[in-house]
Amino acid sequence: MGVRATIKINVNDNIYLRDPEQTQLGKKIISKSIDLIDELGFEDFTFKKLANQISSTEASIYRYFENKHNLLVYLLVWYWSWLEYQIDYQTNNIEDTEKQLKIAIRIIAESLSSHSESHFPHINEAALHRIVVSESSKTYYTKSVDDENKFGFFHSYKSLCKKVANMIKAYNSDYPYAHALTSTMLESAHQQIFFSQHLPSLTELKCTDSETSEIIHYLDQLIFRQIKK
Amino acid sequence: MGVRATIKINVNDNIYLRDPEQTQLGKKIISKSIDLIDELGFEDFTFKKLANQISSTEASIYRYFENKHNLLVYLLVWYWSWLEYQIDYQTNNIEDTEKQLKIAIRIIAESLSSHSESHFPHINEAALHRIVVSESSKTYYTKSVDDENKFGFFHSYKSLCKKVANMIKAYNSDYPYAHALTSTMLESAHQQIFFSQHLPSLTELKCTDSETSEIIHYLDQLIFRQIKK
DNA sequence: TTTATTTTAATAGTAAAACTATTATTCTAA
DNA sequence: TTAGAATAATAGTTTTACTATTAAAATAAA
Repeated sequence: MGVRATIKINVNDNIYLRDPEQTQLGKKIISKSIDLIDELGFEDFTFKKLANQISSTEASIYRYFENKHNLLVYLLVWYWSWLEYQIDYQTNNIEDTEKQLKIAIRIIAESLSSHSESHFPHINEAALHRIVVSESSKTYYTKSVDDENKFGFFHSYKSLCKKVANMIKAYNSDYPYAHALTSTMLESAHQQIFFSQHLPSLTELKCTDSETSEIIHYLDQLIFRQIKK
Repeated sequence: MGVRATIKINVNDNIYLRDPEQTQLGKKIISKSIDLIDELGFEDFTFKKLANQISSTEASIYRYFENKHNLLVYLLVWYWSWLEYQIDYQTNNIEDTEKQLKIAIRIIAESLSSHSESHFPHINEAALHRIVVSESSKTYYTKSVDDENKFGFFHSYKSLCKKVANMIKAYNSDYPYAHALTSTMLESAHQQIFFSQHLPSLTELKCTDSETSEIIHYLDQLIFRQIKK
């Protein structure tokens, strides 16, 4: 595969109290919180349980994150940034905006678990993708969303949305709802996976970690039938 | 306006321990919980605070609902049932499936607050609509979703989805994703309102309680461009 | 009308979760 | 080697979620 650069995803420092990437304990907090939120769900996940898992204490985790909500935001911000990086990387040097859009949709819909090699040793990408599917909307459906938005908690998600919306505008500058359609598609990508697995009468799609062609086809159609020239 | 029948929305009795419609205290629990969840958000809402508001006790509320999650489910089930009733009522005797679909979309997108008269004296329909926008997804993004699905917690939502999906199939029987498109549209209807008000860079739409024509137009286009014959 | 019986609600808790003030330890650099 | 800074652990408090038990009110039977 040749030379591989080290990728570092930078997360807005308003989200944490101490940068978890800078210490061993911090990395263990991130790594184990992904496993534990995936296992228990966000509601049953507590700093106490996480502390037990990493043989540390609640108070030590509180020195990194103000509360478990901000830890979840951290994980999501990291995920959206990583997604945007991949879209940048894989659409580089591709002129055709239709091809660009299809690449972006594939990256968004595909479970990271399907990748053969992990880019980050302490991140369980399959578990993180399941967290994105089941927990991501909890980051913004709160009473503090406006304050957190001011602190940049949603910058990476908005940036990702803007990138895809710009592809749509480049494809068809007459379509007036590029951002609305992108956010609809982004949310639908995860919702439909969840529905397929838990409330299957809400969707015809059959989504598994390995079988992603159907959801990709659905999202392709959702986008291109809207923006057809 | 002539004769008006009394409408009673029936909620699956697995969701509550005691039917709140049957007692004065029960009705106060429903009425005040809508106001309080709207005001505080679901995370900061507690049975203790609700008990204070209605001059009762936590333990008394626990005799009606096992926990606050089930109370939220109750409110949402009530809402989806009421929505489906309205769609039934307003599409009755209309043959044209395109017209039927447009009526359904309008009812789904429109804030109930825009109605001039309330059908249920103890239900603040404007507040309930805001709860639907901000809190509804929390009813199913849980680890217990499969168990709750077996108990029929999502029956009314699935039934609403099926009704609209059947309209889509009647309009164009060749479209293969009627349910997926309907659930995408249903979720988008509330998401886009939330984004418009809190994360406006994610959407071009401008949604307010009184101004609903733009979201209706967006959803109309989302559906009909997909299913065009 | 009085007394059982049942229904309904309040009292008074416990257990766990969320969070914090303070102390102890480890690391770094003079 | 030791002072100062950085980091983590101890030991709490407060709040939330939930429940066992008791009390009161309503209804029905005698």
